[in-house]
This record gives sequence, structure tokens and C-alpha cells, in this order.
Amino acid sequence: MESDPEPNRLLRPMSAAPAPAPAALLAWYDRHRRDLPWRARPGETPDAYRVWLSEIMLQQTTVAAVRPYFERFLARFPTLDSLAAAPSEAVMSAWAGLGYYSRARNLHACAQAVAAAGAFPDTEAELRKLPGIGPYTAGAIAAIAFNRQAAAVDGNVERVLTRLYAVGEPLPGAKGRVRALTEALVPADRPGDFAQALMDLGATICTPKRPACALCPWMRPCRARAEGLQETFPRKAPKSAGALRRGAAFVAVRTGDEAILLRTRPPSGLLGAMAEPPTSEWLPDYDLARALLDAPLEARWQRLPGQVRHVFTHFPLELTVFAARVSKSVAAPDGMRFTPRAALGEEPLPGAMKKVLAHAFAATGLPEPGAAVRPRAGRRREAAPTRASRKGAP
DNA sequence: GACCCGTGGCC
DNA sequence: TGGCCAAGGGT
Repeated sequence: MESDPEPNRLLRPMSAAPAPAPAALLAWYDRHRRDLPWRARPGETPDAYRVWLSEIMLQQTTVAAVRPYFERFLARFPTLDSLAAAPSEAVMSAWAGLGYYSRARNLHACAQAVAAAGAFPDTEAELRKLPGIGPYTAGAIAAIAFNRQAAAVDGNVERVLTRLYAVGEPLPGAKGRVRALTEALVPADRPGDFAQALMDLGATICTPKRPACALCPWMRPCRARAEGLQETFPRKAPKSAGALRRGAAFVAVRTGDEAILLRTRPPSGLLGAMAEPPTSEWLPDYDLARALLDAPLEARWQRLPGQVRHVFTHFPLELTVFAARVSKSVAAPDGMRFTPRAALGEEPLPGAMKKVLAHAFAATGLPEPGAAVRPRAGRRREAAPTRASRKGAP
């Protein structure tokens, strides 16, 4: 890998900042390193099994959440071979609650592959071929467990590096540049400690908000700090804010027990296996005038004023709610059920669908479940007239 | 490159 | 309180 000694020439003339020295970061690390259960103490030899296990658990998961799981997991599966030999149910149950369960499936598959091979590969390229090990994790294991001169670029490191070099290009487009900048800094001496030092720096000093620059070993060479712009990095590409989708939701209330008509969404995909009142398809050009064609059953549907808005990761949704009372004799259509009001709490209703029900309850004057406990508390939003787009005006 | 995957903490 | 974010990877 070739290192550009001046990766950011444009800013160069402005500052007489020295180049960041890996040794300065390592010296800081020696005094301020976090003591973590998966980390080898100074002088100890890192254990690849523990390093790997911790790195998988730490993907998109906080240290605080991982800590107890790591201890428990290691007690239950003390060695790679014991993990490889375990039934998958045991592995999944040890993982239960940590989230991102494909990690656990990949973990188990990876353990079996490594056990069959006899040992973990010790290079980034070979590690990368194992299930659940991507660019970041391969670099982290190679550096930390095998002291290879590899870069482990995660969210922390991206933040540190974009500040250090005032990288103006937004992420994720700048990922390649950031990786190159990181690789150029990785020292031949103690690359494993360097990787961990970079992450500790990002986690404790170079934090997303209010970074503690005064305590940073790299305050002097930091380009962003020199301009007072540290909190503006990393730049991020404006979220593509998918197109608005619209649809209709149908809330049928059964007279007598006040049960609500619900169905379960398909097991995978958006809101997989979650419950919802029946809705139409959600389309950018949904035609409300024909909404009743999408109703789950025949009834005197009443269109409620206003809409329910919900923003998913990736697109905003606007549902118009239709409500109807149906008689006790009406059977739920295939694949649907009437859930009594008292049992709604047991239904896996996602936030968007709770909004739909709340909207219907408010508009029809029915008390929401739990509403009686705290009548008109604090700032309770009225569901009726939709507040039109008020995002525009700051 | 878009999209999906889970959970807890923070403001 | 809800929206954002956190030691990413797979498809």
C-alpha cells in the first residue's frame, strides 16, 4: 500500500499542522486503554477465538450490551471446538436478545469451518472468506489477534480519520478514501494495539458530539480541530429520502367486544411477521378514490379526516384511515382475526400501526387502551387534522 | 448501491 | 417521546 504523505493538499497551506504520529496515539493508549473482557492485557497473547467472538458481537452493538453476553457465551462455549460442536439451538439461545440473529447463524457456521480447518486463518484476505466476516472484522482480527499490519475501519475510525484529515467528501462515498488514509497510518510496530487505540480514541475522546479535543493525543495534527469544525465531520450524504408512499388502512371494530380486525404480515421483509390492521398496498401514486376496493370486508367504511404519517428508514408513509363497525356475526376473512381490545397489547404491532389504531380510536371517540389511566396527559397529539408538511420551514 | 436485519441508550 | 445512533455484513 502506498502512503500519500500529504493526503489533503488543499488544506495544507492553511495549517502548519504536523503529520499525525502513530506513536503518539500508542502512548496515549498505553495510559488510557479501556479494560475489556475480550482484550489481552499488556504482555498477554491475544486469543483468536475471543477476539473473533467479540468482534462479531460488537458489530452494530454497544460495548455495554456485549459485555454480559460475551462472558456468558464464553462460559457456555469455552473453546472454538465446543462452539462448533454445539447444536444450533444452543448457540441461538445464548445469542437471544443481542439482535441481528444472522450474526449468530454465521458465527456457528464460521466456527465449524474454522474447526474443520484446524485454526483461524491469520491473514485479512483469508479471514474475509469466512461467513460473518466482512472488511472491518477481517482487518480487526488480523491486526488484533495476529498483529498483522491491517486497518480495521469501523464507524469510530471513520469519524477519527475524517476529522484528522478534514475529509470533505460525505460518507459512505468516502469509505475508500478513509480506508486508504487509515492504512497509511498503520505502523509496522504494534498494529494490533494501534487498531484498538483508534477505536478507543473514537469511543472516548473523538466522540460524535462534543469531542474532548483537549485530551486528544492528535489534537495538534487534526485538520478539523484547527478549523474548529470537528463536530461537522464525518460529512454524510443526504439521505435519499425515498419517495412518499400512500395507502389506506382499515380499522374494523366489532360491536359488542370491540375487537379489532388484524392480520399478520409476511414472515420476512419490511415489518416481517408483525401485526397490522389490513391495509392496501403502499404506492407513490395510490388512488384514494378507489380505496374501498381494497377493504378487507364489506361494511359502512368511514373515511377519517387527516392521515397517519410514519417515516421508515427509507421512505415516508402516509396512510388514510377508514373505520367501520361490524356486527358480531361477521367472520374475519381468511388469514385475519378479531383481537379483543384487551388483548391488543399482546399483538406485535409496530409503531406505524399503533399510530393507525390511535388515529382511529381518537376519531371515533373510543377510548384507547390505557387512555383512562392518564386522561389527557401532557402533550397528547390530536390525531384529527393532519399537520401538513411543516418540515420545510426551520 | 439499495435494502434489510434487533436492541438499548441518549437527548 | 421518538428519532438517531452504535466495533457491519449479506443479499
